[in-house]
Amino acid sequence: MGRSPEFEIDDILGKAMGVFWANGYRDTSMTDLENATSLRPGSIYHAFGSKKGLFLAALDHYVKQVVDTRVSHLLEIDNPMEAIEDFFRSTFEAFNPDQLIGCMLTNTATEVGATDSDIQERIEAGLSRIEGAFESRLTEAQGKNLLAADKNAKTLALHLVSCYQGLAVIGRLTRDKDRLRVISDQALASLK
Amino acid sequence: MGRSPEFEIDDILGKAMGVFWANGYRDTSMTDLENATSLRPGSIYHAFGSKKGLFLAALDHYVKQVVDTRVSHLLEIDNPMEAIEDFFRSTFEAFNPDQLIGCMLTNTATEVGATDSDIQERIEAGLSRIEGAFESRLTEAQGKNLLAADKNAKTLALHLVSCYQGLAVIGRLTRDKDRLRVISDQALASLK
DNA sequence: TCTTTTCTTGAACGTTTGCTCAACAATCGA
DNA sequence: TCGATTGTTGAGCAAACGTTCAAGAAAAGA
Repeated sequence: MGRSPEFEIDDILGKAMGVFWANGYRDTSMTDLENATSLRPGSIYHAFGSKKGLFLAALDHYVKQVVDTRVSHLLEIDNPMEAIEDFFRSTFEAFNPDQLIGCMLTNTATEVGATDSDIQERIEAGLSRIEGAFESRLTEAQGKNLLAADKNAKTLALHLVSCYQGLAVIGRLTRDKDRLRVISDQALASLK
Repeated sequence: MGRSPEFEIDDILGKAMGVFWANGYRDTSMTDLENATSLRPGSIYHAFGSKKGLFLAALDHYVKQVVDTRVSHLLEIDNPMEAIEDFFRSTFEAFNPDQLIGCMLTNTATEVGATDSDIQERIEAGLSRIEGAFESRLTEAQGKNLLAADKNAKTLALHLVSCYQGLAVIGRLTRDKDRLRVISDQALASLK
């Protein structure tokens, strides 16, 4: 009972995510968030409790909307090695030269680091989603003789996640897609 | 003529660097800097003009003291492939589990990105110092038949810088040295 | 010694920060 | 229709922010 909210929560989270992604947690003010969501402070605090509460919800939204979508593709494509290739290709192609925002997990990891466990948990959960998907596809690839049997799938999966983080850092810095392509290609080449 | 400063500038820069490195640019307040340096605001502004001026000087100090030291080692060790191995080994070994601060270039790159050209320039300059050193050692390694001649030194150098960035991101998140060692080892393995 | 220049001090400035809350509006069950 | 409940509003709070500046202290040249 009572009055019902006037906003769609996913719409708000999408908008908040956009600002946090581009500016980082600390450099995003409540005023920025009010403008982006068209909500008054009272509504935001009523719905999310605090700036950090909204950030956590936006981070969850990122994992659900961005990371999980990418991971789904990674798991859906038939050929496991092609799936991994597609993951890196589509990642670096998604980088928009007009808005260098990189990856929200990467940005948050380096900004907040291990100083906030609520945030840290979410980043590690997001990254291990990716790592787990890499590992299962690499193991599958070995079964199909698409990857040398003497390689260690667990080890390579972590390596690929790290390569992805590297790509995200450089992707926040440069508009030069050629350099991003080289990085992406070399990450894949290291599986050979 | 006139009164001479009461502080050693390198001492101040080292202290300011420490706070900026651990907390990032935005999350370091002037009060933090005053406490770390034991300087009063007037002295800081007299010497550096602004918080950003001090940050730029601290960033330059980081490149000079931390990056250049590492690059020197990278260029000094006789065997070029061993030099690269040493770079990664000593990097991940330098990560302190009690203070996860990663790499200041990486942290600043993801925090500020391309939104401030003064800062961006310095990050790119620092990273290309590393990249250039990698490339010259890789080329040298090819001349000595320590690296396959069909590899592209320029390409691999960029790949290694990206791997280093990935290591720095994970190194800001986790205390688990085994995982960092895997990442470091795999970066090296991708040269084989 | 005295003037000039430079550096230090610390109180205080105007903004912006994240956040609160009393008043009002809308929707529900009875 | 009418309380009960929940959502929205926007003025305004205390604290923290980066920064300034008049006053005083120290060193250098004359």
